[in-house]
Amino acid sequence: MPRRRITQADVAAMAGVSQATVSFVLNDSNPSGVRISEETRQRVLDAIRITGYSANPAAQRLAGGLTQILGVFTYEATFPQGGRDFYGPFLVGIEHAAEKLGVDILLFTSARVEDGRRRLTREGWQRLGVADGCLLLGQQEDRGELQHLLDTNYPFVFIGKRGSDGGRLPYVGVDYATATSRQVERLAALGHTRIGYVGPRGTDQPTLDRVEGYRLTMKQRGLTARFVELDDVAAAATEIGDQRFTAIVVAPENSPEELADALEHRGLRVPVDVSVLLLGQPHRPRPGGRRWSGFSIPREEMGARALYLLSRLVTADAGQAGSRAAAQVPDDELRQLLECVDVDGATLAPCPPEPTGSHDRTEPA
Amino acid sequence: MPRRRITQADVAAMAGVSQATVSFVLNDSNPSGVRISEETRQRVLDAIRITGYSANPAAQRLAGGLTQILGVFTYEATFPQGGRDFYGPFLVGIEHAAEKLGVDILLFTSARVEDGRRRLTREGWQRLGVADGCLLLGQQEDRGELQHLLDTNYPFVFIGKRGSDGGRLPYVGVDYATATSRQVERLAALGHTRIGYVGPRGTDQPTLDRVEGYRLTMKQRGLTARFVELDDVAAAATEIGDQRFTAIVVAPENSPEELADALEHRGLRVPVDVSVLLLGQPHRPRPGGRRWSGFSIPREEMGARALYLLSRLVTADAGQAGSRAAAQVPDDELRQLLECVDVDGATLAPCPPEPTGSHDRTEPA
DNA sequence: CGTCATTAATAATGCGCATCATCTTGTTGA
DNA sequence: TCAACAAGATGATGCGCATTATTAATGACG
Repeated sequence: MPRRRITQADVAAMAGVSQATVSFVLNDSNPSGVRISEETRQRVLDAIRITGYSANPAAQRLAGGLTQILGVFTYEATFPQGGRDFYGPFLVGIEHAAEKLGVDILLFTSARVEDGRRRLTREGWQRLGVADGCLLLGQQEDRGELQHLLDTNYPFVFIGKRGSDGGRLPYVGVDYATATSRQVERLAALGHTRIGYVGPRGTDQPTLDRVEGYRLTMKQRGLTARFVELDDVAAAATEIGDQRFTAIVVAPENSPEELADALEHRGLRVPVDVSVLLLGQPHRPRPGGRRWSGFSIPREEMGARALYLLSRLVTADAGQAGSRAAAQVPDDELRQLLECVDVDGATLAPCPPEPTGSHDRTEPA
Repeated sequence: MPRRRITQADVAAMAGVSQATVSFVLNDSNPSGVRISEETRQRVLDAIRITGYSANPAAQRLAGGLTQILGVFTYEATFPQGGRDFYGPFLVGIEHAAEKLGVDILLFTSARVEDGRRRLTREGWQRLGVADGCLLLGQQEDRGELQHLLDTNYPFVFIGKRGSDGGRLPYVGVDYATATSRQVERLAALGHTRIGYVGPRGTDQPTLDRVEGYRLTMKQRGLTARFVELDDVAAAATEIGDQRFTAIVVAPENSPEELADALEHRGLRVPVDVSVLLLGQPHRPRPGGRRWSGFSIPREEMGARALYLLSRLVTADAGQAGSRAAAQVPDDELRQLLECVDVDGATLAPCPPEPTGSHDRTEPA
């Protein structure tokens, strides 16, 4: 026989007070001038300790309280090919933070994937309600859904910089622009001048920032920015050869291993002939693959920071209900940009000496 | 202003019926002789479709219903060193299954880690309540907590075989014994006779099964089973050399890379001098490390199967409340043992010819 | 024509908690 | 002596839903 769980009423009975009193002690505050004497307060606390009482989250939530559950919603299918390479590190950080905060994590896996991305349907939206707030991962968020979140004043935090959307969304992102800029500097310091950018064109924030960082630094250095699309690896390798790049910076979305293979296949050794700096880690590292130079994204820290931020928003919201939670938190905390760290791998080498004619040098400043 | 969420009452109003009727239609059943005409049924369904109603999980749960949330509880700290290598694959499988089932996953990260393992304190236990059921990962489960789960008839499924605990616990595990046995056969087929077992002694199920598989097969082959403790890598390497093993089967808990390094350092080349078969994948693969031969554990499938099983238990439980859920599900489904798949890596080679004296051959049958 | 099943739906209740409106009991000031 | 007031605590209410008890309507049958 499943013995009934302990409720506030039980605690109240033991302490010789009313259920309401127990509730007040627990949320130790006086929402409307209610006060509890230190004596009864202790009595209640003792009763709680003895009975081992712990609140029922469902009931708490239903009554408008907080559940200490924070949600994680991922746009895009979380595991495209069964490799948890991309979202995994974020989750690691998230869970660490969750443990520190003493909250549980709710993964919204119930939302079916349509057209390769998850949707926040009305159905799904309602389910967010169990959680006090929600982390949003992925690029392909939907305007409508977003608006709904804002309208209902539901606490949320994006993982990944959000620039275009009015610039007022809470997020924890990384500074792709600066990091990319640094890679160009690293190459330039080793004598490279013909530095190409290889990667998919896109309007997502990471791509925009990487491109901007690349373009800007190349310009500052008086070098010509050149871009190579990265949909067909073989074609890209050919173009890299044709352009006589001695170095490339590569967006890690499409497997850089394949690109390197294609380059080697074409007679271009990495890094002897062509240095390759990765603008982030490979999404799906090949076992026994190369140790890439470039920079790495502090994904764990992003996850952790995002959760801390979300937690702050939730409590700020609860503290001063009615007004936007965001209003309670200072701007520099609401939108955080973390630094990437450079990685010394095995794919960076000094610029090779020019083969014959020197007319293929890049133009000077 | 946060517009109120749509409730059953709203739907009821639109359909011109009572809230109760809506509830009945949704749980389309008649718990106590209640019946709804097809006509009103349709009217309610239409209203639901129009309003986009979706149940509030918290309220559902409070009222004794199901939330479509399944929990995951991990004993042991989930991420000992920041590498999600061990639990990650399980979660991948779990999430895939969750997506298929249309349920959300609740990670119980709120339970603090004490003595290197998570505890299901009363506090934590109460929080399980939000989920309809729970997956349990890890070896170090606590008898008391387990008993509590059984007492309260809470649906749960272990990931990993459970033998000692009465043998009546629902689990999804892998057949370590058979898989280990196969590895010995592989080595024997290549002429190895001096085959050692290297790994920590322990009473956990995986170790027991591995040892049993090894011991049994060695005996069948007429070979002598020899065990090497694996706490100090250097010492283990020395002993492996002293014992003149030409092959070892190694439990993957402690980094096999270090062991291989120690062997090489001692002049024993892998696999030329010593073949190494891993009884599972390395928990923390070194980037650019070896491709280990041995077998691999279908962790994703384990996760997925476990969640499917849990889902079955939950629904079986709801269907016939009062009696144990387990009673509703046939035994072969309640306790599943999956097969490991052999891995062809680079650490398996034929038995090397004997150096000089032949008296170090293992004794025959 | 009245009684009793049968069907179809509703009212009422409680899950466990947070919160507001009230109530009781001292204490103070005039 | 009595109003005025504060401190300390309680009763009542509702969150949204599942479920039981109950009512209303309809037909069957003697």
